[in-house]
Amino acid sequence: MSLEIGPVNKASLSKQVADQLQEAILEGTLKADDRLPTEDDLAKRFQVSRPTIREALKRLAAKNLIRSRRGPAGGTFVNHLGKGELSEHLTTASTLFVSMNQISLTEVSSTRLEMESLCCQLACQNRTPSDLELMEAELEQQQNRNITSEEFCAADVRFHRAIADASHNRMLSFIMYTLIEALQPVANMIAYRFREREIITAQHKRLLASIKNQDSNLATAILKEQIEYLDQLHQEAQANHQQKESNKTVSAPNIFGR
Amino acid sequence: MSLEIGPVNKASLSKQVADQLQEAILEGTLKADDRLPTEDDLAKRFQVSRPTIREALKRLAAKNLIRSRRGPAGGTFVNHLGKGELSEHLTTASTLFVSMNQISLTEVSSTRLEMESLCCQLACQNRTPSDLELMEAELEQQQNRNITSEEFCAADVRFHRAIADASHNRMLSFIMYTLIEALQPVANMIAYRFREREIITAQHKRLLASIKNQDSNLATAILKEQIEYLDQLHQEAQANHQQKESNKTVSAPNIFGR
DNA sequence: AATTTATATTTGTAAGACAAATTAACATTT
DNA sequence: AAATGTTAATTTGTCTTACAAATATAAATT
Repeated sequence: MSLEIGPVNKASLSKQVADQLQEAILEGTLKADDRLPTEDDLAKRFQVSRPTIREALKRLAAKNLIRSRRGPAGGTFVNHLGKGELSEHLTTASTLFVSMNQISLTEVSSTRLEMESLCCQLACQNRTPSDLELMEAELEQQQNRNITSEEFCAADVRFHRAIADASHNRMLSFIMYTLIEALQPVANMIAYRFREREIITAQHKRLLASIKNQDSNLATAILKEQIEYLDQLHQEAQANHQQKESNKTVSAPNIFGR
Repeated sequence: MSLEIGPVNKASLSKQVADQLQEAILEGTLKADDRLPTEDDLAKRFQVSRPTIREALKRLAAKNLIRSRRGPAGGTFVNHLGKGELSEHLTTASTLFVSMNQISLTEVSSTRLEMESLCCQLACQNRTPSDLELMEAELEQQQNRNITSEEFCAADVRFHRAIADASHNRMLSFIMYTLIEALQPVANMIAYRFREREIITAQHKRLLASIKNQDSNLATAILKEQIEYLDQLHQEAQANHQQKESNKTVSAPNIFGR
């Protein structure tokens, strides 16, 4: 006669389904590039309706855990999550954190300085020839005066990522990917003039040399120089931007206006 | 005669809606605890069906950006995202990263050591009296022999979070929250014996004193001692666990079996 | 043989209905 | 009059059914 109802499953069905699927992915039952059953199939297996399954899948899609394609050979597949994809995901979270807690980019920048210094020290110890080659390649890209500023910024990101990777501490470089990405808006704002590009490229050149020579003190000093330089440019740019902001008009129609 | 269709919006409707809503939250149009329009209302405003709106909302719910309640005073509300909620979100991502890239917890642990050392240095410089009080309070909790091991672990987490916060670099402490959380499984595994608890508590006591005295060299040394001690315990525990693992049976029915 | 055309499969979107939860107002009883 | 129970309204949660759009495979046609 004991009912054994216990604590009722309060979570919504779609959440329960999403959690089970995520668990399966995390645990390795579903590996990268595996194809999930079709939505109809999942609905039958979980004994819920297809919209419920879809809501669950959207939850996972928001986390970049799965991708979907239509058609006969389509379906839903498990994503292979490398540092890139996951840190992209992390970046949106830290962007949120920055915007909602009103942390200045300067504060983020100081964190980056500390952590990237750490990377540099480790990189000086652990860098391999192939690490150095990668950094050389990006450096050459940056020396080309014909690339757009977007391309320059992308090469800049890859250069700093290469430093992080050269630390050969995967967790650390994972976190660094996020910080580098989080500060891209700053880099985009300021890397449009040739003179600044040249300064940055020259710094990279010296930085690479010092890592090559395993001179970690010099490396961290150059890094500090660069980040402080960027901060300074950023503050100037922000001052200009403030003025433009004052007489700007609303561009997109507001969905939530009355 | 120019059609101007341009690149067709290839993203699904639910994704577009989700992106617009997220943008509104990020930008500040929708503030914390604001209530969104009802789903029917949103469907009308965005000119899509309610299931589409719901899929969009689930995407945001997966990111912990919103919460929903049923009923007349219910609806969908914007979450206030503090360090806690966001780092919880980050933790699942880094857990994924750890599990999918086969990074050993030892490697994560070494990253934590480096970063927490940095926190300690900054904490020695910047700690305020209220920071120290917080750490004292957690330390007293840990000295109580009557608490469960879960409570002990929780107090341990709060102690280390307090160190991170004492650095007064919010971005750094944000990242540290994630790392501390990511290593909780290890802590849970080993903090069940009184003897180990006492050793850890004693280390915390010395750590707190050195931060109080602003002796950053001593602080980082003690921290290193603790983390290496934990690593050692973890390796022993893992060796034991390997044996148990071999004769374990599948607990949950596999949804994806044939 | 190459190209085009059907066709089947699968996700994406829509509409309508009902269930469940929860609040607010109202009625009832003490 | 106050406490309590009841009802009604509102909102999210879920289900059902249907159709649209994309796309790979197989068939048909040139």
